Parts: sequence; structure tokens; C-alpha cells
Amino acid sequence: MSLKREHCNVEGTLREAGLSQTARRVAVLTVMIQADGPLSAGDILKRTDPEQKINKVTIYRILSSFRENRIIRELPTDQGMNLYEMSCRHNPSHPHFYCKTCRTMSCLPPVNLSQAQESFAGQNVFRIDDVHVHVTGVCRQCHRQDKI
Amino acid sequence: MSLKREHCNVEGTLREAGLSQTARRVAVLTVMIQADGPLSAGDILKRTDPEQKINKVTIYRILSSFRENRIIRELPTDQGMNLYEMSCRHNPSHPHFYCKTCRTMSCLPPVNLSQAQESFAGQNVFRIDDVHVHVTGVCRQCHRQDKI
DNA sequence: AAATAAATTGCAATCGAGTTGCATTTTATA
DNA sequence: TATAAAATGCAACTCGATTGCAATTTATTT
Ligand SMILES: [Mn+2]
Ligand SMILES: [Mn+2]
Ligand SMILES: [Zn+2]
Ligand SMILES: [Zn+2]
Repeated sequence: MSLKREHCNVEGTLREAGLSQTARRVAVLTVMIQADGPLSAGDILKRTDPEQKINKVTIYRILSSFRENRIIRELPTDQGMNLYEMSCRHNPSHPHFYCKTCRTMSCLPPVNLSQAQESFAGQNVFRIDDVHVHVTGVCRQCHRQDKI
Repeated sequence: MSLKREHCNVEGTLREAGLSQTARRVAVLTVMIQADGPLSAGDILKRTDPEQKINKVTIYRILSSFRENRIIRELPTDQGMNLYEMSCRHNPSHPHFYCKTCRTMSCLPPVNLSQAQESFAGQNVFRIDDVHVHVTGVCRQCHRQDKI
């Protein structure tokens, strides 16, 4: 489920999103593109050049701007913190497996939900306790009330 | 997607789970059974009898025991807090729709994932931004290492 | 290149859902 | 009733994430 091969271009991605090219954004996006799985804000901070000593607030603000621009997607965990991964054409939306024991999230191939239980058996999955589908968007009521 | 009609019995549910019948547990479970959608810990606190003035810590501990006994299931939101709903035979696992605008979570009927986009169109869904499948359990590595 | 306006960043403080330790109260069992 | 076990309240705490504001950096215009 890793990508690596033929992935996004940092400068081009920022330009297309209309985000100015700052050293901080380039550093964070480079980490995200090179990641082989979902990362937490703390993971990202650790993987940036220590010389840059980026503030954690900056990490969160950059992650927010990336999320708003669909450069990354945010994956909530059962532990109350979020993980992040690239959301580009090289990495379309897919299921994730979260191990409650080692608290690691791993990516799973896209699959038909009704076949999920059997299909995930071949992955790094010993036991499945729950399969949860989470749909996000805007409801009719909010659209009617012009909240968006 | 509401239940109401022919739902679980409070005393029987606690007994089957091996949980002692305390006034607090009865109050929380009654709220959960009567709920017409996922509730937050704060929602539950508000819906219990003010005369009982239950402590929020007690709410969280009761929710944990209910979750461990599969009486309820926990639904993480994009806002960093959890919602809870009954996890009994009357309410099998199903997708949820979370509106980013009004921050309300509503239940959706079980559906084939590949048909999700079209199938959810008839619900209180104006626009779908993301369909995320979240699988929870234990990975092979953790099982091998006897962490469980 | 220098000046200006706009956007980004760091720092400290703060938020808030959720947790922990411990004393007190309630429940189950004898 | 007496006793042990479990549940609860209270206060303090954790930690990921957010906010306000001043300082810095970037983009844009002379
Ligand atoms: Mn992934
Ligand atoms: Mn539901
Ligand atoms: Zn694991
Ligand atoms: Zn809404």
C-alpha cells in the first residue's frame, strides 16, 4: 500500500493550491509525500529537519491549509488524535486498519464493504472488531439555510 | 433510521453483561435506548435527570464499560470527540453521515460501499465530500507478540 | 532595489474531551 | 447485619489542538 514511485511534486502541488512557497510548507509536504503511511502531527514534526525547528502550531496550521486544499486527508483515530496522508491522484480514498493494541494505522486496498471481512483477511489483520463507514459532507438542512 | 419500537430492556441488558444495576447505569442506558441518534457524553449528561447530578467522570466510566461489553459503540467525529449509540441486535453496525456545517451525525442504512455515493443521495445528504471506511481490530504483529 | 501590504510564523496561553488517583459511598454476598 | 467488592464524586491532570498577538517572511508595487 505504499506509493513512493512517481508521486506528487512539492512545488507544483503548492502552486496549484494557490499556497505560497514557504520553507515550512515545503518541509511538511516533502515529509507527507515521502511517508509510507498515515502520520500524526508529532510524527511530521519529528521528520522535518531539526535545523528548521518548526513550531507545532505551524505544523497544525499547515496541515489545516493542506486539508482545506485537498492536498492531504485527515484520519481520526480511536485515541482522539488525527493522522494525515496524501490525498492526491496517486493515493485515492481507501479503508484503513487501526490496531487497537499497537495503535498503528495501516492502509487497506479499496474494497466492496460487504466483502470487507473476508477481503481484509490477507492483510496485516489478525482480527476485525468493527468496520465503520464514515461519510462526511453537508446535509440538506444546512444547504437550505445557506450556511455554506 | 430511528428505532424506538421494540428496543432493548435496561435491566436485562445490564444483567446479561454482568454489570451491577446502579442508578447511574440505569439512567445512562435509558437515555441511550431512547435516543434517536448518536449522542455525545455531554448530550447524555444533559438528558439524565438533573436531580441525579451525575458526575462527568461517571458518565465516561459507564460509557467505557458499556463499550467494552458491546452494549454501545463509539463513533469518532472529525471534531475530536466521540458519539455513542446502541450496539444491540436492533441496531446493527451501519454508516453514518457527519455534516461538517451543523456538526450533526445521522445514521445511514447499511449499503454496498461502491454504491454509497448514489445510495446516500436520498437521505439528508446534500453533498458528500468523503466516504471513509475505518476498520478496527488487532493486527497480526500484535497477535504474534502476545500483546493480547 | 526599496517600499509597502499581505501572509506566515513563533510563543505563550488557553481550550476541551477525556483520564487518573484517592477518599467516600453504594452494591452484592455471606 | 457484617464484610468485601464495586461504583462514584471530586480535584487535578493529560494532551492534542486552538487562539491572540507580536514579529518575521513573502508577495506585490513603486
Ligand atoms: Mn491510507
Ligand atoms: Mn447510527
Ligand atoms: Zn498491532
Ligand atoms: Zn448540517
